[in-house]
Amino acid sequence: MLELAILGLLQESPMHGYELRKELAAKLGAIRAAISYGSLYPTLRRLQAAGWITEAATTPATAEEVPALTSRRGRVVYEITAEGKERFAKLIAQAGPETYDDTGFGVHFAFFARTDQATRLRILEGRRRKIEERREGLRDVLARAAERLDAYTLELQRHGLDACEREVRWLEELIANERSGRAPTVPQPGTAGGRANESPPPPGESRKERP
Amino acid sequence: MLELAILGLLQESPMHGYELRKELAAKLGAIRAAISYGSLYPTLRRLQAAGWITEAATTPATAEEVPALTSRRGRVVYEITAEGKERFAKLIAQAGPETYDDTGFGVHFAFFARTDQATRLRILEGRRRKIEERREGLRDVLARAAERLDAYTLELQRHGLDACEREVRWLEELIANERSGRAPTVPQPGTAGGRANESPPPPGESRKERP
DNA sequence: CGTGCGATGTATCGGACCGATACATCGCGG
DNA sequence: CCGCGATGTATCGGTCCGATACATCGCACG
Repeated sequence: MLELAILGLLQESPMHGYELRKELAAKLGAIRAAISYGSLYPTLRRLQAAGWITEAATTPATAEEVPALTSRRGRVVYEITAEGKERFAKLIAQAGPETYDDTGFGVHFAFFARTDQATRLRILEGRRRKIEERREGLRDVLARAAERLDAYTLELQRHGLDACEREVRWLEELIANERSGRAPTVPQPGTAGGRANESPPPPGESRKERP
Repeated sequence: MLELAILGLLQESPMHGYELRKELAAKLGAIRAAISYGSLYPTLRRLQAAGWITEAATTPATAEEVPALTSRRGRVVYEITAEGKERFAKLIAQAGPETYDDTGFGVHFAFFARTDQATRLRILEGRRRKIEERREGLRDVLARAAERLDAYTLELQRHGLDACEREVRWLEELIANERSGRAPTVPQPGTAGGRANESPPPPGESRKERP
């Protein structure tokens, strides 16, 4: 998940770790707290080792002049490579079970602007299915095991059930919008102010058959 | 968190791993999926090593008769010890920062029936504060960085903001109920008399006092 | 009658991610 | 000029997950 998020963000512009964390927090603030450095830096190293991102020099060419000043360790800016973009496209298009849990869905959704419509639809429907299952589970508990549970536990289930129903409705709306070919829920018509977003993978390209 | 949940459940009745997982899923279904065995069994071992739970024999005393039949490894029933109950009481009463995140709050809330009113109030207010902060963060992003984000990301933030506002309202209700001394939100009239105030083990269950 | 299959049940392993911590630099106000 | 908060990189131990393996039990179906 982290890998996907980093690749996605670096596609917008090169960044260093600290910045990445902030942007991540802004983009995913709705679904999870800020990422920990204990995850971020090792992941960056892993991505670099895999060749999906590279370091970009901060100081211009004449950096040799002052390299030995208390071992100046400036910030390290990373940028995505061509292989990294391929990797991102692959990750964003293939949907495993983890694509539909809270965090996984949130990350995928946050990059829907870079996802083709068919995949968007598939993910939204998968998520809806998952939430419907959770909802049914909660209904079962409330209907069948209510007398075994105390009032607080029941209240917790009710609140959870409510959240499920609400999310299903939200997803229904998004799915309807996708099917009608319109932009997200945003009520304004097309021609969003300035440049909206380019959709790098327009529908109908690099189709990977499933094994 | 898992430790707290296990201790809490075993306080209701002795159980083996599989059962524990199911009860956990029923009690916490609103906030998280079923616990993984990869967490459960190591944690059980840890709790046992610490002396907070012990094994209870399944087969009655004459188990020596058939011990060597393909190394019959029956299910292992655990029960909580007196030290375990102390440990639970300590964990449930002290509130660290992790008490207010989604999972931590959910687990604490699920055991509110075993928590005294002052602690309940403290946890509810801490949770409210945390959600309010998240809400403000989302509002900031929506107000200040809206033009930097695509329509899908914005929609995600809106949905998250909505969920925050709803949860704050829910918490307000619960807090008001706590302050008024009434039982949770449950709308049923209190036929059980007015002493719902601070009786950690509510009436009608858990008859097992110390042997 | 047996046989296969889904539910029950215990267990381990590698990996993802977190929280605490450490340490260095920079800009700015007192 | 000194301290202090923001910026910035990095590691370590611990918690929890997902996949996997393996054994038993009850029962439906041929």
